[in-house]
Amino acid sequence: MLSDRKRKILKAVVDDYIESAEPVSSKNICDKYLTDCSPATVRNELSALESMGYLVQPHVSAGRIPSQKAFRMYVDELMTVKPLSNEEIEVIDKYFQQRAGNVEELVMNVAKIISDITNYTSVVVKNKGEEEYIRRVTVVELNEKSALVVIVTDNSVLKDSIIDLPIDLDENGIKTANNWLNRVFCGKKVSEISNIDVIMSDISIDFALYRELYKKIVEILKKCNKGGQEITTSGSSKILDYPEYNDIDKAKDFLTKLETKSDLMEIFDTSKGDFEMVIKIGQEQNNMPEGCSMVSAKINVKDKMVGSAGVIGPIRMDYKKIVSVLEHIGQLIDKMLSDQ
Amino acid sequence: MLSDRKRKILKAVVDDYIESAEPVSSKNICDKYLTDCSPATVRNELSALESMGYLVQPHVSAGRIPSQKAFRMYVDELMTVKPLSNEEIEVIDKYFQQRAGNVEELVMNVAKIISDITNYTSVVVKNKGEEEYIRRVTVVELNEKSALVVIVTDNSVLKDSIIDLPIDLDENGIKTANNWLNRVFCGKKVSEISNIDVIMSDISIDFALYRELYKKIVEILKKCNKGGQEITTSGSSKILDYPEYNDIDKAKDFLTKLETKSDLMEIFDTSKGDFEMVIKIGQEQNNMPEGCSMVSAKINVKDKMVGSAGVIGPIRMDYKKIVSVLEHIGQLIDKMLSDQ
DNA sequence: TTTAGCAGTCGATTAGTTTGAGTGCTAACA
DNA sequence: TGTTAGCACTCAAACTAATCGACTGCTAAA
Repeated sequence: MLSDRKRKILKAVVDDYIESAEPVSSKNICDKYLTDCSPATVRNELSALESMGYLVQPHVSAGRIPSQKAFRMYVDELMTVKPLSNEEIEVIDKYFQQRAGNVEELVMNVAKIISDITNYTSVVVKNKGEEEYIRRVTVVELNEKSALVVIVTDNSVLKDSIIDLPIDLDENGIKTANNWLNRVFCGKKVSEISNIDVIMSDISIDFALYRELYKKIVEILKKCNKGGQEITTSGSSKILDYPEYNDIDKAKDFLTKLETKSDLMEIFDTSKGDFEMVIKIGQEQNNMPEGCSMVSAKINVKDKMVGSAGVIGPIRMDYKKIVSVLEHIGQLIDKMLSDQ
Repeated sequence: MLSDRKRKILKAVVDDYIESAEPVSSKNICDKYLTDCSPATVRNELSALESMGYLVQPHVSAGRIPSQKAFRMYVDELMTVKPLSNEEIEVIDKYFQQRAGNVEELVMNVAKIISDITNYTSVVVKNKGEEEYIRRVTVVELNEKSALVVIVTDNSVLKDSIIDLPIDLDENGIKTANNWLNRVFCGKKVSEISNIDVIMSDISIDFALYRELYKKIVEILKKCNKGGQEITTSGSSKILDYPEYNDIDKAKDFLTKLETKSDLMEIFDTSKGDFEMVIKIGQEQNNMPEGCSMVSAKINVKDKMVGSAGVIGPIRMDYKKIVSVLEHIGQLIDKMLSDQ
């Protein structure tokens, strides 16, 4: 357990480093954070903190920078969450007042506002909700050969799954098929439709015609079951505002990972554990871009998780601000969508 | 009019500069491109080309780099399009064989493959097609208060327009409304539905109930008429592979413009003029990121333009390769979607 | 336990030097 | 008249040396 003064000093180092991106010196700490003791004293403490693994020194005549372990300690125990300014709250609220009619736009707006307010790259994940109930299945004929399947669930709409039509279905056939499909699918959970055969046995001989159609819809639902998330980023160029990413190779690494959906999904997969706020620091997370951390908050609507929203940026990012931004936005979304 | 030799030399300078990103020297040209005359001769020609505004010299003891004017001349008259290698064709074809079921995925795939093959940032624009015929209008109830409108046209599907339902419509009402809406809208062009009153007068008193619904659908169609394009990018970090963008400020400028939909739309607006391939070089285009050019090809399906696909990158990009990549991909898309 | 004082380290900055790639010009040559 | 060899000149880039100063660790006294 760290002494009280060590904790104060460690917090000072992290706070200062987050702000300045420069190694923090003993004098600096005395001037700005601990005016009641001398630099020499602080140096002794710093030296101790270093040997405990909380600090590192780039070279002997430089100040200290916090290690990954220090940031972990900082977010877990030391930092004091910074409430949003009235101005910031106003800006955010304004964004949400121009309520967007469709979900995609809402997701984009949320991503944009988070990135604008925090000045980090934001990442919003929208669950496709395998735990949702199917409300309606509609097959819309596009031409003789193909059709569009629209599946409506409680919270979302899956469209744009184009399927080939069995040849022997004319317009009337589709109408009947639609009726039948709705009887079969409606009220079931998306996740329930995992095994074709279970329900397949329910199908009476009369409807053998639709067997083909049925199979295809199940496939779509399965697909949605697997890759059940959509991921959106905003403000990816924000990373270049931070001096540690003025190195082209690091910037490239960051941007490339951001574009690789699979990497990004892995980083923002917060399914393990059920915390409202997840913070992953540096190499704690596999495939994290070099020198980065992420913060992600669950988005709940009526107590059901519909996705998550967060940011990714340099390890020394402003956690205390980000946390309150994400909390506030989470609440707003819940309020907004619960009302509907 | 430039002499034959001047044209050869200018082409050599541009080709070499595209490859090396370095100022091109007289000796270099003689060695690699014009073995039948001496550096001194080439120097005289270079000097002439410089005073004609085709070349610039960063400083007196450096070689020449092509001006914007030179690149314009190059793409218009000098370059020889480079056919794709068998290998490249194979890679592209493979991508297209795993035919994606839905349009969004197709667009993403096209963007990805263009970026991968050319190694520049790709931009794909998908028209929302106001000249398309409406095939079907379906209102799908989401809950008591709101509904989803799905409008199917020849080439695309507009979904995710969520509207508030007039309170007095129950499930049966929606069924009837759907029938009626289809009678009213089907077969009409999207662009036709610009003036509510025109068709409004057709509505018999009996259907006054649907007036509200009708208005909302017209609004959606109008909205689609205006902001009638969707834009997707891929490989935005590719720009960092080019030495001229190792400068953080230039990289930031590029990435920021790429994220600003309005800027990007302006750059990739190829509606003026009806060329199959549009090339905009540097400051020819307002709001172009510093030192950039774009190449964009129309995407036609059954002789109808459905969008465009292109790249944006450094002025010295490999136009001769890009042109053939885009042509090939355009043909593939046409073939693929025409078959359906 | 704290602190003043001091020697020592090492990155960053600046100034000065060298190198060499490339030009323009001139004069001779085809 | 067009081409070319030769030479003087320029200037960015690369390298070197010297200086500066922000820190620290250590020691010894308070």
